Amino acid sequence: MIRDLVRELFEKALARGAAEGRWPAAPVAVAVEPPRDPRHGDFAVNAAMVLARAAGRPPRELAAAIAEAVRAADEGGAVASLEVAGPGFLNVRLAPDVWFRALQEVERQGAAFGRTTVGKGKRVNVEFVSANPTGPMHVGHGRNAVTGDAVARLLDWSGHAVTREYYVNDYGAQVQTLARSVHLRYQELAGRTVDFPPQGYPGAYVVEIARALRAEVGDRWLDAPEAEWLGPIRDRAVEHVLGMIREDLAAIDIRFDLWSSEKALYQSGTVERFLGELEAKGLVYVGTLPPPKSRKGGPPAAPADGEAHADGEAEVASAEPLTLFRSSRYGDEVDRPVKKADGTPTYFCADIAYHWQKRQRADALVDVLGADHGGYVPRLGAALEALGHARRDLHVVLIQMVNLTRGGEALKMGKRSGNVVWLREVLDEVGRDAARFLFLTRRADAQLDFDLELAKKQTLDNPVFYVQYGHARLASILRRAAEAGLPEPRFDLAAVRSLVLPEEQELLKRILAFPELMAEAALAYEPHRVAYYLQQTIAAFHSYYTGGKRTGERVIGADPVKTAGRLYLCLALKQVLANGLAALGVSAPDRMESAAVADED
RNA sequence: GGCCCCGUAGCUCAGUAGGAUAGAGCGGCGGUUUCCUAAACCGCAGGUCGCGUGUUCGACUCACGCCGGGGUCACCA
Repeated sequence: MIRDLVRELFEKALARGAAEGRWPAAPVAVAVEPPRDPRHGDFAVNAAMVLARAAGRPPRELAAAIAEAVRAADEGGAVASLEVAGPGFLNVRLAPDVWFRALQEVERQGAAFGRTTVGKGKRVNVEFVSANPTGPMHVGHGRNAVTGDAVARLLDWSGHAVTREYYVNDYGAQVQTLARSVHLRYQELAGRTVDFPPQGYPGAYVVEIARALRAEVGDRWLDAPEAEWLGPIRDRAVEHVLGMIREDLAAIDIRFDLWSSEKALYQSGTVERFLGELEAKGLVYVGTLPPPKSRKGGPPAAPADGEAHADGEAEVASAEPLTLFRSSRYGDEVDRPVKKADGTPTYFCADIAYHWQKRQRADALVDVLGADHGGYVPRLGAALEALGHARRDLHVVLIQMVNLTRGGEALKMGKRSGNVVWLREVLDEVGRDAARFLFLTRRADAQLDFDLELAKKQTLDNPVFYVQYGHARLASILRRAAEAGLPEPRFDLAAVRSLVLPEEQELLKRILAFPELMAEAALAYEPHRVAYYLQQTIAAFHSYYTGGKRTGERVIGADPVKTAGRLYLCLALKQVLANGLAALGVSAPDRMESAAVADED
């Protein structure tokens, strides 16, 4: 990376000066950044401003001294100019050939251009989706899935060893509710009239499962006691729903390396062993929870909602003693129960056992969670810390809500009510590429407005088409050149030296900044940066291209050297777009055909 | 009420480990096509970066306090 070259040069000069006592050692890493204003050079370095205080010298004076040291350290002659500017910036301009030569990397690395080793082979586990197996994926799961997948891809690009994991909550109350829902539909299929409770799962897929069940076991479980059928029906239902979820994931092109089962954690005795571990470490005790805090707000109970709890127990604070985990010692508000009053482990208990176990398999953990789980994060961190790990070994990406709209009109979608919008419906309507890209056009922790009409549009207001069109246009230019019998573009120093127009300079610097961008996006777990980069980069090309029509500076022109240089620029740019899109899981078409929406799978 | 996220142009949002004169898209207005994809581009208009203190060479960025929007405060997962 070119920026590293500058950074290393400064570090060398600063260290040398510090050793000679000319200034103190840098307290923090100096920033090497491309300035907003290109007139300020290729990079701006804030070394003098950072050091001024400790050195007890005015920044500009110190900057001049540092500049001298940098010039002395620059044996290769990479720096063309170095000047003190503004409050004490050192503006660096590199020799043109440094940039031109670097362009060869794109050809050399091809589809790997943009990969870095900043991850140093660190094993990272990315857990995402982990939707309860009680129904197909809805739109919110879709955003989670796409974000998690993109984060995993970026971590891979930056040299991490990535595992993608789905934690299946196939144990506990919710899947039992699913099983009961199936049983009710099963009774209906036998011609009985049942009273379907509001907390049951109303989806049509539940009837499907019931139908399959009836075909398999006939009337055998119609009047059997619940204890007999609950487990088996639950297992069948979960398996069926997981099948649907896998199909949803396949439709958006996401695969997991590992599916972990909550039930298996119990069956293998991991949860029990883990509880023993907690006891041995003195991290649990038997006590009572403080009574629930009064929640202020408008009118408290919404009667229309019916019972919020599956079992409809009263809210009276039971003073029954529970087994509690000392999470408050590690920054959580209160201690959290790991065993219910009936002695069985809580979800939280199994979940920290799961994270504990995951941490054995990876150096760092990433959880992609819905924003409604934000309150859950401190206790997870507390658990990891209590178990002897660093809190920052777990990074949580919180995914905010998706507001679906159609032509600006909000689509009503309730959580548990009937009018859920399934991910599959959206994919069928707008296609995989549009869904993926649009889910990634915002920071994860900001709410996202997703407009179905916009996503379908094949016009420039649709960012995914804008970027894909740019890639197709580049492909088209290269095709045109091949048809004209021009030699296949290859790196040639003499040719790329002709890329001297300001627009060309901007483009080649953007291309060469791509690896840095990818590394930074990965380390920040922020794939939206890549989406922005792609839009801005292709906009710069469109501008160059269209401007060329006016000025006559075309890619394919009379001058063979210029033409060769520009074709190589197009090739490199096309590679960068393709690689960036690949990191987001979006296709990079060579042509934009009329019906670009993905049809079938 | 406690905690978390958000508050930047009319709208939707970027702003890269605090950096020089705050950006993009859409929408509005006005232009560009002897065409390598006009599915594109150019220009104009539009801002007390929610408000206030503080930290320092320097704050949209960090700290604290307000205001506004959302989320969350289970022996449910």
